[in-house]
Amino acid sequence: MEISAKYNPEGIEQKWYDQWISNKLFASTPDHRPSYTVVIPPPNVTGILHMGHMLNNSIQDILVRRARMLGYNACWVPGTDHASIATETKVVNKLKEEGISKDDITREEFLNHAFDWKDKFGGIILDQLKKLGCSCDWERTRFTMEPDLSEAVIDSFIDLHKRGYIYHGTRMINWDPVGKTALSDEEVNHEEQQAKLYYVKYKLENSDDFISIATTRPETIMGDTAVCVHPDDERYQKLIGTKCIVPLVNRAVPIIADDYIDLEFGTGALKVTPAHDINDYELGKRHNLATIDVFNEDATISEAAGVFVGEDRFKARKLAALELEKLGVLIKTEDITNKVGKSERSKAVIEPRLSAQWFVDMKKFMADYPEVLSEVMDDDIKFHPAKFKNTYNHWLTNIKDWCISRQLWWGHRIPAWYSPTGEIVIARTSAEALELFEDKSLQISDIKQDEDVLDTWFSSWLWPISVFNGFQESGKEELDYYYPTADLVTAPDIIFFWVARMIMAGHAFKGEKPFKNVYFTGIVRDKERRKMSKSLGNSPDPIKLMNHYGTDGVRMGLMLSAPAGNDILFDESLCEQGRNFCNKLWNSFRLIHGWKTTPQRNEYYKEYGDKAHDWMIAKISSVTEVVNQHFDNFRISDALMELYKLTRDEFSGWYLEMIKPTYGDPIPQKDLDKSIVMFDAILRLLHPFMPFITEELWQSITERNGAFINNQEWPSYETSSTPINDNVFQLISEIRAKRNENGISPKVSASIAMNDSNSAVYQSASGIIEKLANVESFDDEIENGFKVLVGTDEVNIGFKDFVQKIDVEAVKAKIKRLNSFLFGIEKKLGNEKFIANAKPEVIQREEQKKADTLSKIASLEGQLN
RNA sequence: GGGAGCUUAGCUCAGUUGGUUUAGAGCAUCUGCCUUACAAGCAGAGGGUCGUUGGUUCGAAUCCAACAGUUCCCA
Repeated sequence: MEISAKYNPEGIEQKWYDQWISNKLFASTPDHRPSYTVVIPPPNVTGILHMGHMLNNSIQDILVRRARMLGYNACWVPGTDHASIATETKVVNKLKEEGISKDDITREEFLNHAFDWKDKFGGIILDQLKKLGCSCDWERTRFTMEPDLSEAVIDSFIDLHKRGYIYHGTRMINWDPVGKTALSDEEVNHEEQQAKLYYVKYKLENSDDFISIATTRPETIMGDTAVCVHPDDERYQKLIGTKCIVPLVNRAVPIIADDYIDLEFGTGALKVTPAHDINDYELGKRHNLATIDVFNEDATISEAAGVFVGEDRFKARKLAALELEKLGVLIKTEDITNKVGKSERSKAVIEPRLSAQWFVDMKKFMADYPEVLSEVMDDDIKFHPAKFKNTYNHWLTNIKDWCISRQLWWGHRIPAWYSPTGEIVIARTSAEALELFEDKSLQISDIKQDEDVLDTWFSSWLWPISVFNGFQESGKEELDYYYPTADLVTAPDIIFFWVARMIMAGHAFKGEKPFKNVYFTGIVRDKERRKMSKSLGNSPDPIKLMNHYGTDGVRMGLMLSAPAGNDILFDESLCEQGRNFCNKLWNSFRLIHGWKTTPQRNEYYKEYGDKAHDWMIAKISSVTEVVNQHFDNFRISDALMELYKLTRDEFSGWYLEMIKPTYGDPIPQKDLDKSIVMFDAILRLLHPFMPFITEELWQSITERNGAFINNQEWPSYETSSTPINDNVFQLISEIRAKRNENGISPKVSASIAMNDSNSAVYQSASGIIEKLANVESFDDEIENGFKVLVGTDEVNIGFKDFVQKIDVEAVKAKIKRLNSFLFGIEKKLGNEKFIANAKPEVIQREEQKKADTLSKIASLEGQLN
């Protein structure tokens, strides 16, 4: 059958994926083999595939497929995350479009809508991962809100509470006034913005004098309960202990002193609003100040403020400034840049807010589980690249308590129950709760469950355990086999959200680390280093890319540009390079496949066939070794580049040319068989990177009877010397170069001559040189030939009717350069301290360099005479 | 404001303990080829005083210091 000259992935990808699945190639159950486990970073259940997922999951697939070939029982567990706040936001917006407000429906109604949404969009991303070729064990697909995993979340909450790590308390938290929920510190991003600094006069009590303060937030003036200065500030010494009048509300507040104050900023006097700033809150606690909350939960001005009630906070800021000006107490405004915290999800400006929430006591936790830090610092869990150890260390040593309650409905509802008197108990069910209350007269109808749900990450931190049902008795056996997992592949922006917390959960619930390696991928940007975003329109649609370039081409394009930890600058031309490479591979098969065979080996194959095969084996061997090392260091793009060069340059460029029969002639069966062995090894090495084309070609070589390439062995390597000297290839290149430089057609055959002393190396491969460089004879002497240096060997190349015109100036320039190089070596060798201090092999190397240089110079000088 | 990292060819990056590197790769560029597997290809070529300055050393892209530029994290 005729094979197309171009690789056409259409049809091929789906065909093999279906077969892999129907043959349960990716299914794993515990057995005698060592396990190799990867848990997928669960994408948002309603998310769709973007370039970050493409990168991340391609890497995981490469690792998993290779592990399978290395003989591990590879298990890649897929699944999705309910993504509490992200999904709830989407559902709220969708309902809004339908004219339904979340405030008007019940929790149950809302959850029905949310589950409808999840059923409609949930799992799209998993199908997209199949298109990418991901070799997940799909029968193990989990979802963080399914019953078993929910039970694990609730149990772990109860457990941690029992052990004193979870507490309920009123603290200053990050409040998202749009999502109307608390957020953890990690969900807040600080962004620089232009702002105004307002200088405002506060009248002193019983005096006509003023004290001036500077603030960026005049709308919170109504909540001021003090003015604070530095105790050493000479300007304000006399005022400490007196009172001043807060404008707009005319409240007398004390002037206090605290060395928290920055003498340089503004006027050196600070208005203190304990309800609306974390530092002011701390000041308030130290100085026993009142707390006046002037905001509602949507950050409109509250009744407590007394003025501007009901106005939005940003409008209130303008109104307050106007009013202050009208009162004549606004001295001036100044443009400054400051940083404001914004919600990662809703982008709303965060308000610090005093509120009752659930927290994990991280200080206590870290005191009890110091290995969470030390294990990473000691490389028990290895971070790739290692620079993230610093980030990790810094975060953990300054860790704050983790606010885990969210004022949302989509998520795991907190198992806390309240009695009418405010007693709180923690229990799975209302019935269990009832037994725990001290007041035994309470009825089920008297108690109420906490309305809030848990932070999404409070479920995903259990992922490496919970996907195996590790919290249930039924999962113990699997957990023992698959846990700890091998490698985690994830983006660096969730190092705190997820990576650190999985390590915590691993220790808290399993007493062991969750994984051995963490590979942090880069962030995918466009070629101008801009982040990919919807609004910029610079994010390609992965599905379209795969359709256009073939999945293997896209995977390869991504991997060629993805060194660990560096951002990857994605450019579609990389996919083109990937596609072209697929084509190269395709055509090398086409070549081999097209050969007719003969049982007889002619003179050429007798003499050179085995040399070529052994040379190729040695190349594959040494590249395999290097590739393995790259994998050990998670240098996946380097591994791919090695294989790219092996395939294109060594295999296609040199080896196939060496063993290719003359046009129309058959190839000896033995040599064809050998070439297929080589091709097979290359396909296996490439398979993790480009699963589809390698399967297609591997299956095309011969009938496989239901076997698949991913179940074949990863090539092993042995060090062997190559039977063909590198100088042979260099000589061939020199002959081609001379043709190129002088416009001599490849069809004009050449003859070569060289010194007897070095000719053996070339003589032993003379047939190969003749074949690849169109050389017709090895002569003793050639007149008017082109003299070239191969290493230090002088070779004379002759082409019929072509005479080398020696470029005297160029040769002289070369000699000059070599002489100055020689001068440097001689200087070094003449230096007594160098001879005394350098290692003998270093000195020997210099001696060798000197000898080589001298012989090169002699040869060039010979050309001038 | 605190911390970490980075700076090597036009671009993206390698360069492990200082000496086989008179600095490498891929892409891009240039030249010549539709040669019989592949023009989605082949054969060649050019291109960097390793951010700057100073120091340590027989020897520095590599170690140290300062400076400049840049990125990220935290507050």
